[in-house]
Amino acid sequence: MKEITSQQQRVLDCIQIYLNKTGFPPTRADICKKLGFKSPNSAETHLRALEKKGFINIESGTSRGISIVNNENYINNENEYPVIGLVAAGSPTLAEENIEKTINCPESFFDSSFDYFLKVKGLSMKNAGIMEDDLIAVKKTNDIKNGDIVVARIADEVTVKFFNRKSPKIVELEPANDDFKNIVVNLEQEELHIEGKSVGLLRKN
Amino acid sequence: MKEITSQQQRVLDCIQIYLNKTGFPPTRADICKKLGFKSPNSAETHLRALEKKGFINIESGTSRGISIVNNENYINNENEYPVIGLVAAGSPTLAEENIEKTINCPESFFDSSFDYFLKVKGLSMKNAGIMEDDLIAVKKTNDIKNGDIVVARIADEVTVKFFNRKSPKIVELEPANDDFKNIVVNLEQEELHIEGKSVGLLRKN
DNA sequence: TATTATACTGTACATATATTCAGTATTTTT
DNA sequence: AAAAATACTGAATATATGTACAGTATAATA
Repeated sequence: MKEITSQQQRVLDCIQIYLNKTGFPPTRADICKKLGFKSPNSAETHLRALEKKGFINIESGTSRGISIVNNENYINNENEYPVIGLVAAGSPTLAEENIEKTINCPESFFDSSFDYFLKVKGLSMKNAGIMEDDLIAVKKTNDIKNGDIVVARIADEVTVKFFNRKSPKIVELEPANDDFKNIVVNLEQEELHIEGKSVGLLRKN
Repeated sequence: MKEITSQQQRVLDCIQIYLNKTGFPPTRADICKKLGFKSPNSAETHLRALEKKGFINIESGTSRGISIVNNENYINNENEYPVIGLVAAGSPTLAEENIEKTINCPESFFDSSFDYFLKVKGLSMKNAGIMEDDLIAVKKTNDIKNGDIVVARIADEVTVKFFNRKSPKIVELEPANDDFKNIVVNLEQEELHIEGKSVGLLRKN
């Protein structure tokens, strides 16, 4: 697989978007219209280049005979959710270096949409049925209620705990394990970042 | 959504199969070739009927402008797994009356293939992180090792427990909760049915 | 320096394709 | 009993579409 140029990537994206929207591939003219080309041959040459590099297949003589080749370099499946390892320090960002792998999963898999899987370290939520290496489906949101299981960050420390607002200024992060103590956060003294809340759990064993 | 006729179903299937194979929808002529029609109008009229009944969309004047409408009556996704409620009595059969609903899930979702989801009742496996209403992915198999979490049945009673073979004749089914006692099964006196083993867990919250 | 790849415009044309019209026949619905 | 839906064949046609050819220009490669 050779390298793709930026224009070729635009064409490839255009095909994927067209497919998602209509259910069938675009014609040369459709691509030109979307990308502003004035000659169908512009699309044609890009398609030839993409085929040569292995990104697409073209069925000769066939209208709309374009199919995107499945490969890791170009994920055309929208339902790949990243698995982020809960590193002791730092925010669980979706930066590439934090993504252990991705998991294919239907959008509506849990009752709510979610953004990523977080791999749990430690047993602080044991009594809530959350074990080491479990994958928590995390939804990025600030819509948190008392009793929700949240992914919270204080400074560089990320933890999974029950959320409990005691007063406008005091939040308690409660573990589900007698061996751990509540984390009392005074919002006037410390910054509490809610990275999201758990909407589901996945375990492989 | 009106009822589909058998011929219309054949045409609909043909479109889906063509899509899976090529990545783009068939022409009228393609459908005729696959289904043995001699006139493109045969395909055309079926397509019109399918559109009228809401099974497909046709983009007028557009080559291969057919898209299959997503609906419950025609599930074109093969990866629907049944969710079986753990009824106190009886084997967790895949009979329709036991299926609460189905969950769409990639085949290779867990490390091993599986056959159905079992909805857990009770807290006997609490310390193993299995809570009430959790869904256990169950693989039907007799390949059980000590320590595996199994779906076991004694007479009409179905439980989820750790499997532990003490001797050729004695099997212990061990809960993960101090409030419950081990179930000791003497295979000479009682029949133990292993319905399958857990290969994963799914929780929605 | 010559060659190849990239990135276009513009024209032209054979053919791939949707779609209509004219029939025939059977079954289902009103 | 009439009307509508189903299920086709067969022919005709306008147009949608792939694709080749002729250019121009710039950047990358050998």
